[in-house]
This record gives sequence, structure tokens and C-alpha cells, in this order.
Amino acid sequence: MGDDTPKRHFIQQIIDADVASGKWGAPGDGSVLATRFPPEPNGFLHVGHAKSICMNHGLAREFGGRFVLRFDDTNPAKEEQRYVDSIVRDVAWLGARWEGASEGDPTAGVKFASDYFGQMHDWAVELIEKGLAYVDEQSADEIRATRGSLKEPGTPSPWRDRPVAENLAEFEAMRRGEHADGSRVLRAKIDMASPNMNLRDPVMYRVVNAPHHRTGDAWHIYPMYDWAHGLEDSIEGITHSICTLEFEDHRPLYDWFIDAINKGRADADKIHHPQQIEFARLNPTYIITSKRKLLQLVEDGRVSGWDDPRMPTVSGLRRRGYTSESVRNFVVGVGVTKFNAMHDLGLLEGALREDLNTRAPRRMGVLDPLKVTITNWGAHGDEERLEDLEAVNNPEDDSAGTRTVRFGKTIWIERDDFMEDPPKKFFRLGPGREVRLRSAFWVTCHDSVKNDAGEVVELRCTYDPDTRGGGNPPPDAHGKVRKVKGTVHWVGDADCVDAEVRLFERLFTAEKPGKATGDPLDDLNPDSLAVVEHAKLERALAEPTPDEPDWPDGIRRFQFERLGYFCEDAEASRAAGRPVFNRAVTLRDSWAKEAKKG
RNA sequence: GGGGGGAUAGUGUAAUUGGUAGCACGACAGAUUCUGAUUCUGUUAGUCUGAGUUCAAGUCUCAGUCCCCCUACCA
Repeated sequence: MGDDTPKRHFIQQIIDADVASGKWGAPGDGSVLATRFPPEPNGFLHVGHAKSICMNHGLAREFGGRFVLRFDDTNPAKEEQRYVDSIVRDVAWLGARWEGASEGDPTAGVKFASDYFGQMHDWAVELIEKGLAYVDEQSADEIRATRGSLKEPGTPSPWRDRPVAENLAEFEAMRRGEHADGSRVLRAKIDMASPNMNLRDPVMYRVVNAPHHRTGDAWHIYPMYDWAHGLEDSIEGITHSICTLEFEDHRPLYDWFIDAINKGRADADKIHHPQQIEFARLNPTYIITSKRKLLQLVEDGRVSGWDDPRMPTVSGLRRRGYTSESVRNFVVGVGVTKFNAMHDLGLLEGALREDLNTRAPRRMGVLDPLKVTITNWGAHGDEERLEDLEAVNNPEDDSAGTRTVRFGKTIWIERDDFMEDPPKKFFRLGPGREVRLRSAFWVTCHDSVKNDAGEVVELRCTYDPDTRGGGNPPPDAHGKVRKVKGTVHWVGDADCVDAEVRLFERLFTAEKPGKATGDPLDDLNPDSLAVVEHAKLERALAEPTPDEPDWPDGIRRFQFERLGYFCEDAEASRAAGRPVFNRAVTLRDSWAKEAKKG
């Protein structure tokens, strides 16, 4: 305590003890550790999966062990190749390198449960032969009805005690596709009276006469999760099979199946028995992670797709401008426990700001442009004159260098940065007030021009040539130095590009979407997307410049000074034929807080 | 009238397994600042309840309370 020993979460502590005792190999040899990420290819990955990926991969890396990426593709009805492709891409983007990964081939080394169907089938036959499994001909409804309830035991199936030979023959018929979907299942013979529902003769195989995205029509039976999962782990030599809390009740079954296979075998022939460990899933505020609800958002057109920048999907976060580093920092910061927590979404946003603050080049952009005419510019007949000024790219990183911004008679500032009748604490432009234009000059507002509707459409200001570069002017005759309270961003009219900027807010207005009515969609934020059609950005933003960092994912990210962090939406830019930027997150804004107080 | 898990400042997470309850985020106040950003400093606030064991309990015992999960041929 008080020292800098790293905090070890409970799973690390379990592994520490296992490595020390040599549970899986020689004592002290961490290379025997093996973890896995086992997604079902039936949807897109979201932040919650990111936690699992980072933890499993991080553990393997920390101990020098193995990390396996394995698809749990045991249900052909719901699974598709396109999900495999997106998941592989997302896992790689998050920075997790799985065993067998290679630069050239995205799916190199990726494992599939379907590759083990043959082995699983043989083991199932073994259980039948041991009298530990039987083919049940009851319908799904009958099975459900006879399973009992939480407080009452179930009743045994009439098929429970049929002869081994018959079971073998029936199972073989199922496999060959001689039975209709739903007509038969293979069940483990455990205990219909168990207080743990999972042990009431769970289904191991069901008949599905449908093509599988990888095995085609080779199979007519498909294994259930409980039967398959531990076997997949066993085959791959997984030592610590880490899953979420709701599988705690399944652990006895996980162990039962492996023990059943090992029953009667000599020690040398026993299959590997991994340890299942459960942890609490990630549960950020203002977010939903239900695949069903996420799908509904997409299908109802509430968002533009799975990768809409407002979506909590990995692809959404990526398009929003999140870095994989920030996502990783967020999930490790949240910790690993068995407590059902609520994670403040502000932590995710903060992780992004923290990362981008040090890395993102600064640029200037005006979202809601207000014209400013410098009335004393060109007082000697050179009104067209433009002046190049040097602006620092990143005050947090000297190596980021500087760039040139071009100043002239007409410039644009943010409409918010002017008030006709400003309160005392407003440090920006107002009648008679002086501010600094970032990296440029100090200007004083003398006059504003209104349109017929009474809206201010132009500011007429003078500039002070002695403040070139933005620095303080020389002291006056009495040695007094003029001060200015505020600095505002701007773009020069002669040196800006027209762009579309998309501003995102949280997708939901409630901390726990759906808490009030049961339907998260009732808490949708109607203002989660605001499109700025005509922002004016400094020219450097239009095309990549050599002074920009090499982002590993190729996504250009910037801080628009005083506004927030933005990334280029390359796809949308191409489609629009002009730059399109997405706002990832705003800067912290203590003025907005102050202004709200009144 | 079942089974499985969990409870430490507002939020999240530690506490050498019985020995000074710490960290991060937030909030608040101040300093610095060519971004009302960043950075820095300070303040704030906690062991679910009640008994018990002990010199000493977040930690051990007992009894409660509250929360989450479990009745798919999904994973």
C-alpha cells in the first residue's frame, strides 16, 4: 500500500497462484497460460467485447502465454461469414494479436468450433456408450414442460432409459440427416431434480438441416453451447476459460462434460480440463449492448448502420474517432471484478481526450461562421495583402512542429464568440472588447452589422500590428502592458475550405436506457446527431500534410482548437466530394458549465 | 419453498489475507496558460445493517437487508 506495486485483479491473482504452483506445467512457467476470445459470428463487436478481448489478450501477453481467437460457430441459423470478417478486423484493430496471426492474411490462425465437430461427435458417442447420454424424441415444448421450475424438480423423459444400442443408432440417424429439425435431441443424463436448471438433462445436440457457413451440409446435427464450449477450450489447451457472470451456473456443467469424457479413461488418455472463471461484464452508462436492440436501431434506421459513430460497436467507435489505445485504457481502468457495476461513460470520453491531447495535431475550424472585417487592414492601399503566421501544431509535443495560417482583411470566427450584450465573465468579443485571435493578432470590435431580421451578420474590428503572432504588445509610455482575457479561433477567408462536420451526442438520454419503460428506444436522444453543412476549416485540413502523425489505422485525427477532437470520415468525404469530419468528443468546457449556472 | 453470485466516498477500483481505509474519475476552490483546453495544488466524501470473537475487524463468525443471474433444440 502506498507503493507503486501494480494492482492485481482477482483473475491475475488466480493465475499467479497457478503459475507458482505449476498447476498447468513447471512451476513458474507462465508460457503454459492460454486464453481465448470466443465470439459467435452473429453480430458486431461492441465495447463490452473489447473488455474481454483486452483482458484475455493482455493476460496471455503478460504471462508469455497463448491467446486464441476462436469463433463459436455452432448455430448455422444465425451465423454469417460477414460477421466473421468484421470481428476479425475489430479484434486486430484493438491491437490483440492471436496465435497464428500474420500480416498478409487477416484470418490466419483463426480457429473455428466447426473444425472440431468431428471430435465432439466422437466424444458424444463415447458418452452414449457410457450410458451418460440419450436421444430424446420429445418435442421442444414437452422438454420445456417437463424441465420443472426454479422451485420444482423436473420429470424424466420417457426416452431417458432406452438401450445404448438404440441411442447409438438414433444419434447416427440424426447425424445423417434422417430426422426433421426439432424431432430429436441428444441429452446428457444428469439429474432432472437438480436445483441447478442447467443440470436437468441438458441438450447436447439438436437437429438442424441447414447449411453452415463453413462446413456446408456436412452436418445435420449441431452442438449446444454447454456441450461444445468446454471441449473447444480443451482441444486448444486453454487453461483459463474466462467468461461473464451469467455462466456461473453453467460451470458445474462445463466440468461435468469434461469429467464425463474422462470417466473410465487412464490418466494418460484424459482430455485437458480448463478452469472456467467468471467476471462482470462492462456496463457503461448511456449505452446499450444488447445485440437484439442494437440490431433494431440499425433496422429501424435510427442510425446509419452498425458502424454509425453513435453506436457502441467497435466499428462505431473507430468511425467516431476513438483510438484503440483509448478504448484499451478505458477497459483496463474499469478493472476486473465480479461486481455488477455501472461504468461512467465520461471515463471512456476522458480516455480519448487523454490520448488525443498528446497526439492529435491542432487545427482551427469554425463551425458557425461569423464574418469579421478588419477595417484597418490595408490602410495603405494594400487591402488584398495576406500575411502568413506560424501556428504551433501541438503545445504538448514540440516535435509536432508548426504550420502556416494565412491572415487577411476578411476572416471568420465562431458566432458563439461574440455577444452584443455580454455578461462580465464573458471573455470573448463584444462591442468595444479586445480579444486575441489564436496565433495571429489582437482585434477590437468597433461595430456590428445586422441584416433585416436583426441578426448580426458581420463584425467590424481593428487589429493591432504590434501583437503579430498573438503575443503581448509592447508596454505603453507609462510602462503598462495591455492585457486581454480571451483567445478565440478563426480561419482566414482566403485560406479556408468548406466542409461538413457531424456533431454527435450520446445516443440515449438516460443513464440506463430502458429503465423507465423497459424499452431502451424510448430513451433515444433526438438530438444525437447535428450536421453542420458549411463549416469553414483551415486549408491544412483538406488534404493530409506531411506534419500529421502516422495513425496506425490510417484515420486522420485532429483537435479543432477550443472545440474538440475530430476525425476525418474518409468514406463520407469521398461520397460528398468535400471534407467530412466527425466530432469524436468535445473538449472539457468549464465556460459552458459557468454559462449554464447563469 | 430452489440454486448460484455480489455489496468499500457520487462513480469505478485497491488494502501486504486480522494491524494507519489508498488510487482514479467526478464535484468544488485556487495557480499557471496564446485553447474557458492541458498542467499543477488544495478541498470534498466511504467499509449494507445488527450482534459476536479479538488488544485490534473492510477482512473472521452468526443473523438480517438489498442487488444481479438461472425454467432457449441461443451463446
